[in-house]
Amino acid sequence: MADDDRGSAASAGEETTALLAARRQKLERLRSEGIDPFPHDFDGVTPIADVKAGYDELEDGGETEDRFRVAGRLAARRGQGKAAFLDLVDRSGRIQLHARVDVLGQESLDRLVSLDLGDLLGVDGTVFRSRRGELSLRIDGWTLLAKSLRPPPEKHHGVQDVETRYRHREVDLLSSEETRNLFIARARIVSAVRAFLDGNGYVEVETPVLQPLYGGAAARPFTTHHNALGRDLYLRIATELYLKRLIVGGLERVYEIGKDFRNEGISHKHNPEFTMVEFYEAYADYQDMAQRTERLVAAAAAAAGYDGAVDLSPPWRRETLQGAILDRSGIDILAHPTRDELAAAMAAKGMRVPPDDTWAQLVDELVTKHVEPTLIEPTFLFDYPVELSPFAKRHREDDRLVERFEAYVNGMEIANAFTELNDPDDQRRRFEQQRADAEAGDEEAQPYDEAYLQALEQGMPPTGGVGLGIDRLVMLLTGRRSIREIVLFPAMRD
RNA sequence: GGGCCGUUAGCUCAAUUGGCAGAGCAGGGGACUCUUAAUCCCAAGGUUGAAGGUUCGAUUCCUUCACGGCCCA
Repeated sequence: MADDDRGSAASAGEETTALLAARRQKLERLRSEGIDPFPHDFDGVTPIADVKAGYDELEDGGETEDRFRVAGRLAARRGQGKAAFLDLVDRSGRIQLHARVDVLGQESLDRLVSLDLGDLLGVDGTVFRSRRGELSLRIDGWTLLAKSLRPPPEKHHGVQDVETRYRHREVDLLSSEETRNLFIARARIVSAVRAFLDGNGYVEVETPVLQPLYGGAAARPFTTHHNALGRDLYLRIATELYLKRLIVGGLERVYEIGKDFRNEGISHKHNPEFTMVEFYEAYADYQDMAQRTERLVAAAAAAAGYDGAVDLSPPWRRETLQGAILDRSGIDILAHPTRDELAAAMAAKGMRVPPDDTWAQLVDELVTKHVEPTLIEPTFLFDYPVELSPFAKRHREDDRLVERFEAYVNGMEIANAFTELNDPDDQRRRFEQQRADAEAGDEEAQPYDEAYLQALEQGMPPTGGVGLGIDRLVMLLTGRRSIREIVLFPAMRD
């Protein structure tokens, strides 16, 4: 918190509207009357939902002597002269307050009614049900807990401006129960993922975000600088290589939930920082991990109260990548194993062929354009070309392929998994190929990671691993079409 | 990167063919002891995203820019 813009006026450069000035005036009036507009605490608060839970039997107009203390934000006010109704909102719900002059006295009622919408308020009172049937609190005491110096959004419509909702998420949250519930659902999904993995004997770990070498995904990194070490470091693009070093170390089942950072475009499904869970399991292969994945997603769906149109319950559909492309586009990628052959096959089908794309990029283009949009029901695509997958183990039956799957739902990739490559010599050859790709101009090629190779030389058991995008999972389970809706503070331009 | 759309009072939205920029909510003053999108009366609130241009006159038409949304690459 900056110390230098304190004071009674709005910060320098800020427009001063009559609305802001009126709130500041009230603040000063409270202070001059000896009332602390920002007290330190308010003990003994009951969540509003808990207060309301116990009174289903209370008849309309019924009174009780049950006292509660609640606290929250003043959301609405309906004055009546010698009485007033106010609505108070906390994280659990909303409750109506009834303030009467014969209970509070004139001065206390006047002060209460002159509070601003958005002020934070603590009250004590007794439960009753209004004649119209709303469970309410008749208040006999109240305390201002924090003065709000900015007006809240329109009380019926909330914040509609998308940009404001993203840039000032706190305003979105305080005015929208739907937004609050959305991010609570997100938290429950993350908890469910964690509980699922913990329940299957996994150990949660934390590996470096700042890495001397990045790896584990085809992406460009953010670069930063460590002053004391005098060297550049990268923000991780994946947790993969460190997690597999922990498998070498004998932890056998590990996972990490955390942010990855990829220095690429922003879209409705890409934020430059995003949350990923990666989990690795010794003595498992990619088929085992496919089962883990579909069960994990089903557990998360249950935790989020998912009720979308797409059925997520296991088992999911299973196809091969080659078959899926052949089926949708009529092109057999394995029958056209060079760049020029595949480009010719695509051109023969009337497809536009980007002239600089490699064979692997053309395959990716076929998947993205022709296959991905058709994968609405949850589907695993198995068995990828080795060129696309530098960390996946070669297929046990076809050495042009690796044992890899990607999981798709709603036309969107949500997970990527391998039987992990644990042959250090094969891994070294893959790094050499990546180095050649980088020299040929591939900006997403993997840097040569000698420390990782040494770990593999130590001996890594057969292992299956999965990376699953938490943001995309949340989008799926909450029915949102944009990652910006389900990230609290999405990346925005200045 | 390209196309389309949007940006008006604190918030949610109007504004006819280019002709005085209006409502609701919130805020201010007043009335009201069961209201709940409370109601009623009064007054106030604007550099129409920014900069240029056309015009007697621009929220409106044109150009550029900024930010956002949707679609495409």
